[in-house]
Amino acid sequence: MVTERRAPLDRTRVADTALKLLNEVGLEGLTLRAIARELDVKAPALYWHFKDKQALLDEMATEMYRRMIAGAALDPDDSWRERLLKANRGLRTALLGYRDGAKVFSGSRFTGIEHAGQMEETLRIFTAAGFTLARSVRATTTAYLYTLGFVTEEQGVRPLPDERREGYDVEERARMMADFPLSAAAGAEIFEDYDRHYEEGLAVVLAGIEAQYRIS
Amino acid sequence: MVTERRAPLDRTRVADTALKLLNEVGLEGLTLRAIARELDVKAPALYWHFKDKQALLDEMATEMYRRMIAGAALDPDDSWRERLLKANRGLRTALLGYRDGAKVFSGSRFTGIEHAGQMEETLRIFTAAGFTLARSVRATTTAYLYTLGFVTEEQGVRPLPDERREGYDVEERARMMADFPLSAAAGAEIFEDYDRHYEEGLAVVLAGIEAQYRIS
DNA sequence: GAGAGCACTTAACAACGTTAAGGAGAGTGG
DNA sequence: CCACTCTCCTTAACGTTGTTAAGTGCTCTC
Repeated sequence: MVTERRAPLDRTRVADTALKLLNEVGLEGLTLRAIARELDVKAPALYWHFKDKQALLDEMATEMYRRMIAGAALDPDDSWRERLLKANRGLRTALLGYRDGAKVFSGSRFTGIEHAGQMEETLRIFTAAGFTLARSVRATTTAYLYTLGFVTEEQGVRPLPDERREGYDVEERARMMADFPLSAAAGAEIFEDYDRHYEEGLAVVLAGIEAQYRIS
Repeated sequence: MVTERRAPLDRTRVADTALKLLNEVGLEGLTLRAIARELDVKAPALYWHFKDKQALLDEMATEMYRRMIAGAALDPDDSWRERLLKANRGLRTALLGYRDGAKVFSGSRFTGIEHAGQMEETLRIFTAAGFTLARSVRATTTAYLYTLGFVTEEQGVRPLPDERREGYDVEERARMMADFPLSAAAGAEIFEDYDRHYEEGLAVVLAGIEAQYRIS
């Protein structure tokens, strides 16, 4: 008799399943027991593949990054502008693809050095365009940190693109802030139309790089 | 006989103590039992003042903001430039004053509308300088999100200004990335001298606002 | 002096991350 | 063919966490 045996797990299979589960239950519901159940395994089995939960989160962040790069297909002939826009839009889209994506991502560190390839390419484009290395790093990092900050706040209000967390009624906010007319009116500008607002902020950063470093 | 009775707690006293404890044990060590012990009280007593732990974290974030404003003394005659610089530098300094400050701050929401006063003032300055309200919000928000993103990453590496988390050896990183010379060299630019790098990024954002919205 | 309400305690719960110990199955060496 | 080892997992348990339920004493009011 041939007994059906589940193929052994590996880090990638665990991370994949955890990422799928993340979208259903969010970061706070992402327990080791729940992940293990999804894999038809008991929780301590995960410790064979990861030294602790943080190591699994690190692998998840790395996998998020891998998928982002795979879905990007960046052109080596990009101008620094195109590259900056593509890379940051791509990052935001990738993070928005997971509930609490920005939190998971920014709370973790990559497990390998796979990410260095993309980084190297981008720095090459920037330095070839005339930026010093230091300014290339400043420029890309500033945009990166803006994107990370933006999506973190965005997902605080909108866990997934088609959901909205409670307690963020723009009208009620405006009523409470009746004594502060500008702030009250600003509500719409803050809590609606994230796509457009992200683009505007990114354009500001890009314009700032251009103006500050005088590169066209 | 006069029995010495501890004065009853209130939300502010609890939040103050929790903020002090935060710097000693960090966010992950900030348990309700530890906070209660510090207040000479049992953990469930905190539920009389806060509906749950998140409500306490919200109060902590609000208190952080209160102290930031108290320590700022902003000039109503500031130019929009001065205001943007002061407000964001002040925010960064405030967040750096607490271990995991940025995480606590960005994971919480203010409990009242006290913050609207400062917001209103800043929006007044911007609109008076010729920005539309929408652009005022975009400009201040972009800078705000950059600052939040920056400090979040900064505190991931440097929990408190005079400490450094392990696993961030710049030289070892450079060795691992020997095949990626630009990325390897970028390490110093990323993980050292946060003050200067923050200022450079902030200057880029400011230059971007100026260039994009053509206001001098 | 009874009653109400405030501010807390004691006790307990389910759930969490994590560790220790052991066991089934495959592969290897004699 | 048997013993040994290594891999990958299970069962059981530990201490800790946020949180709830129930009760207790103090103070103020009628």
